[in-house]
Amino acid sequence: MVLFPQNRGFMMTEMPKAYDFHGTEERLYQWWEENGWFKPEARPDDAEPFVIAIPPPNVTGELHMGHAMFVALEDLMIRRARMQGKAALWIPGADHAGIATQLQVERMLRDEGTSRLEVGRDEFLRRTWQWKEKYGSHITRQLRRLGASCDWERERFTLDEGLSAAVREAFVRLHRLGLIYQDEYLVNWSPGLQTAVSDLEVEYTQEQGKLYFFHYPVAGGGFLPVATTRPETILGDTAVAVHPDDPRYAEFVGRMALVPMLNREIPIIADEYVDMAFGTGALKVTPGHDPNDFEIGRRKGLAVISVMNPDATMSAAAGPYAGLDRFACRERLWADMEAAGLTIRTEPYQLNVPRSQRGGEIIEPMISKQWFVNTRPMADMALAAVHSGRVAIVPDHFVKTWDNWLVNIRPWCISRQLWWGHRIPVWTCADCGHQTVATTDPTACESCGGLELTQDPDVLDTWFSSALWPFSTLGWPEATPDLARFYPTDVMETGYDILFFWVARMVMTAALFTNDVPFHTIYLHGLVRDEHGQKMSKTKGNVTDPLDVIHDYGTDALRFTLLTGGTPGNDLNLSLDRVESNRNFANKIWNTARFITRALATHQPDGAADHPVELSAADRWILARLNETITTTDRLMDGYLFGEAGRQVYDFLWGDFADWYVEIAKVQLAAGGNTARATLATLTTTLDYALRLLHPFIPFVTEETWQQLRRAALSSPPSLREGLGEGLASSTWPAALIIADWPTPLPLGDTAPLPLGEAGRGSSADFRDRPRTHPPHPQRPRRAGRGAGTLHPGRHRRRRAGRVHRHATAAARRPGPAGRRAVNHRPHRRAAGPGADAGPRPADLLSAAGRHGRPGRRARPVDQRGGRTGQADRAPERAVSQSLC
RNA sequence: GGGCGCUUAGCUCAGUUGGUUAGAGCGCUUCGUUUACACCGAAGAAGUCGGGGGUUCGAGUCCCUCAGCGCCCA
Repeated sequence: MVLFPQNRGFMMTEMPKAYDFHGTEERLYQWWEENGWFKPEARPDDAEPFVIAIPPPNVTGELHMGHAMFVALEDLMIRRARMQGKAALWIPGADHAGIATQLQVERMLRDEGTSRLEVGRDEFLRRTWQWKEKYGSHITRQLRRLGASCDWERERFTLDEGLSAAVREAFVRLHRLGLIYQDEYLVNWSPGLQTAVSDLEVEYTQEQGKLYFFHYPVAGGGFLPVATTRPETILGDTAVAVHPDDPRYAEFVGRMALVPMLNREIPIIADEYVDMAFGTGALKVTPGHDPNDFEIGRRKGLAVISVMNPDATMSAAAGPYAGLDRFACRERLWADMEAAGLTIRTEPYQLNVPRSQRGGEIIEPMISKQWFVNTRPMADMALAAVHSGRVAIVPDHFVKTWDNWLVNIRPWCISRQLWWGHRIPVWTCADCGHQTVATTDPTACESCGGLELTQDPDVLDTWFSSALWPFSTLGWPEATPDLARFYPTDVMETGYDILFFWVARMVMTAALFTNDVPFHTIYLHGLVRDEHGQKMSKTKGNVTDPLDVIHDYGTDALRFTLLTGGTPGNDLNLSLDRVESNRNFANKIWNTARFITRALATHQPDGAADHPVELSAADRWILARLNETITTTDRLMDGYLFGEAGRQVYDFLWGDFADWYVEIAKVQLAAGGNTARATLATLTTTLDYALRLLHPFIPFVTEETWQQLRRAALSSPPSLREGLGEGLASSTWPAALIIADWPTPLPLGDTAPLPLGEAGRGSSADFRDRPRTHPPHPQRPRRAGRGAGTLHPGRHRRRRAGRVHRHATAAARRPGPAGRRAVNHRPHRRAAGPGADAGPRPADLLSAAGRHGRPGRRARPVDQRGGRTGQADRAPERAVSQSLC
């Protein structure tokens, strides 16, 4: 085991005044990793596993806020599980990102004055691997910077040998099941990339265009008025359709029309799809270039003519227009039709233009032969997985989205005309044409034994390999020990934007291949936007680089902001002000520890170790609040309400502990003896536990601070240490917070062993089992009617009282009947302070400690609060009844 | 066309089985620092919880409806 690095001279003497995250974060990360704490093997072999497979970032990727968000959330879950004693495994890895990576390398080749086609497939792949080796670790280094406690020895890449084997196995099995087939189909074609892309990879934008009205010549004379947004596709028309109920055109049905400029004869048909109110009510049908027309074509058995080449220039089928760009063709054809007297008019029209998600070029619906997966059977299994409750979606309103998509799912086009990816394991025999589909490269045709085999040139959609991620990373299809122990995984945490791309497909493939669900919970986070809700984009220039934020404010500050700044499933507007205030929170934690470690080092309590120690009202109050915070936080986290959980601990640590208890502790420490002993124990325990609660949120500052606290506690005088060790404080101090136990409430009840010896018995029972319906405390004036004669209209009073509500709300969420009863009796965070639950008012506590009225900065707040508790210092006539009850 | 989400203080957002007089951070006003922290503390101003209707002893929270903004699918 590596010792905690002693690279700072001040360490044993004093903590610096401000927390300095620079350097600390990297040092701690390295220390954790070197000790093997990121591995599930850090826990016993029989420990319950907790597993998350990372959403694999693109290997070409640059870190963005989406990564920071998923790391914050997943690391939080992993770290908490680890502290709960589970064998926490977070499997890291990256995705080969077919299109994105290929584009990068193509660009590089272009800069070198060559091209993909020029260097050839093998050389291109060699260069791409080279590129991957050089830049591929970039993104994972950045994930480390975010504090991700992944088991890096289990890192995976979608093109690795093992995962490639998984991909082939999956393909072959799907093929055997008859779920993979090849078809001539209208696909989304990317002319620039020269590949098909899936439906999901197309985005639609509203753009200004024109609606063209023209006369469609009818054989034997006459015209049918038709409107279109894409005149160039006229050349590929194979029918003109009208609605069967449309009296205007009834006479034309069954006759033939003549394609303008080509004079090809096509039928005039009737189809319900036609919208009589749109345009002229007559529709040109181009099955080769329009999805709806394609459907009509299938129904009516129409010919399919493709008038474009793969690069979106016009093909030979376009006759005289062959070779023209599609948009140039549009102009030329329209001009020619105008000259021929076929045009009627054009009018402005808003188009819904399909554009590539990657690169933004206009996608062309084109006929081509592609591989498809029939997803229907798997989709039904995925629907069942959620509806049976085997997979839960958080937040649950996404179940509707899930259903909507899976019920209406379409065949998945999985072939891509790229080189970077898993090549489709299909070999065609030159002799008999049989397709051999195999997991290992065949040497001969399985049908005729022919030796001349050609592998399909295409590769698989990157999402095909990602869909297997939760089990392929654990070794599937091999029956590895990891697969046996860690599969199914527990939680899939990712952005809702890839629910269909990825999450649904994982559930589908898992059902089919592993006969199981890949995870029991899907947690979806929202998008990170800029502080005014704008989507971050390079073109807008409003991108906040996580690394810049980390440099300025620290990883903890960024993580805490992402975790507490929003709610599950909702987009989060990232404000740097908020990051800054969370940086300040880290500093507050640091300084609280600074105070405590100094107190531990300087106070030499004279009480003997075996002398009974009595907890003061303030001690008991903060410990009761600590217990409450532990319980609430735990429950919220179990319910995936991480933001609210983080805010609760933040409020406790800053608002209750630092602002209130620490001030009182100063007085109690000054009293010396056993009072000081109890105070030191309370201070140490409370901070210890709060740091444990906060570690999953802000791992670095908590570990660094906890090490300081640990060191101070272990080197404190024996008389003190005994109290710390056997009483309230952690009975043991493990080497690091990252592997410390997750806190459970302290036994403060009268049946449990009392903290710090015997003396507290009895009194501490007040804290856990105190009747929640007790009458108003006599010393706390009940809130009286407002108004009457007050000089202070009382806005602040309501504010203060409002804080009670906060706690009340939290308390009310507790299960069981006590929760509801507790509502009216929560300790009041600031206005009430310790007095609310522990009896005496803060002023009394101070008074008891012999410091009442002492001038000075520290006495004041408490003193004022004591006064404020009875507002009455200003309005004596109402001093009797303000109460929290 | 179908579905989903959002609308709470000047700004960014919490508020989960309905429950005292709705909160936080930032910003703003006033005051304060030898004794953990100015990356601090105290006090304060600031909200008809998008509009309307309903259920209820009680609604920011549940139901209906309207409006605006955003997203997904077609």
